[in-house]
Amino acid sequence: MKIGELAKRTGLSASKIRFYEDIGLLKMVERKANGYRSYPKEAEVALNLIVSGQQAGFSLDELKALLPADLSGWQHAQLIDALKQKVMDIEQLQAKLAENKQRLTEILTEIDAKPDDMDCADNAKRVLTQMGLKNNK
Amino acid sequence: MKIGELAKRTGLSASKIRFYEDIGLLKMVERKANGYRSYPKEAEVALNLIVSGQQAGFSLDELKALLPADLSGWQHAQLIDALKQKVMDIEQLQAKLAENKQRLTEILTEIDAKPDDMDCADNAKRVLTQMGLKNNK
DNA sequence: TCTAACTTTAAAGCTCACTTTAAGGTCAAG
DNA sequence: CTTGACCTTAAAGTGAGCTTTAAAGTTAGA
Repeated sequence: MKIGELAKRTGLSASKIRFYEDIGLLKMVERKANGYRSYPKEAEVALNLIVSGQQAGFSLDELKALLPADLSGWQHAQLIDALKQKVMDIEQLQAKLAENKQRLTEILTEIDAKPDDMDCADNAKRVLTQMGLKNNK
Repeated sequence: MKIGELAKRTGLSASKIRFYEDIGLLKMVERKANGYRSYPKEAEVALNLIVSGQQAGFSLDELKALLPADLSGWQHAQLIDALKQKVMDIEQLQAKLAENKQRLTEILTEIDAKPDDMDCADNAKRVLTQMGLKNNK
């Protein structure tokens, strides 16, 4: 498979694919007699994995360390640990956001119950202070 | 509050706080007679919001569009709108995080589903092929 | 055979999110 | 009144993650 086809299949630009090779992230490539790159079909899978990893918050360097040149030489335990750590990071952030959301929803209900007798600035301060405390945890 | 104290309180560097001001992200700042920056305590809250938003994948430009310039200047109706907006923002963050988490969890599930009689190389190929198919959609 | 659409390279350029540098001004303690 | 820890600025530098450029070679189709 030439680079153009791989680019179309993965939705990535050819320059990006060459860049990943330059930095040693995508090693699954050979050269034809004419100098053109030639990719095995696993390259498509590898690139999809790279894109997924990036979307999940891995840097290219992290992915380079996690994904070996040879897919079968995969560091199983290491990869699982890294994935689990990322999931935990996300769960922590989700918990924080859920608390903030709950706080805001409660306060919205409170404000709806109170007419114009309370000072707006005080209300704002109270709301934001509570959010700040949650974020500081 | 001077910039050094705000930096300590938020755990951010002073240069980062100045940078956020430069790009128009943190507008809650005044100047003392000596030229020193002076922050209201709400600035700490605002910075915590910025950090949270960034952790959830928002760019500084997105946050700039999302966060109000002056927290204490909110009026009653505006406050309610802003809070409701913030809840929606949080829901957006949650959706983004859930997507990332889902991606990772799928990968972990695939690895866990490994049959005992399958060796590492085959398993790696199977998992990665599966991911490739999912990502192609 | 021509030509349009590929492919190659190295190097430079770009955006984002900052940090560092340099050269100075302010302030509280001793 | 000096010392050192703060604060100020503009401008340059950094690193990640690319894209663009330029100048060339290759190939598939009419």
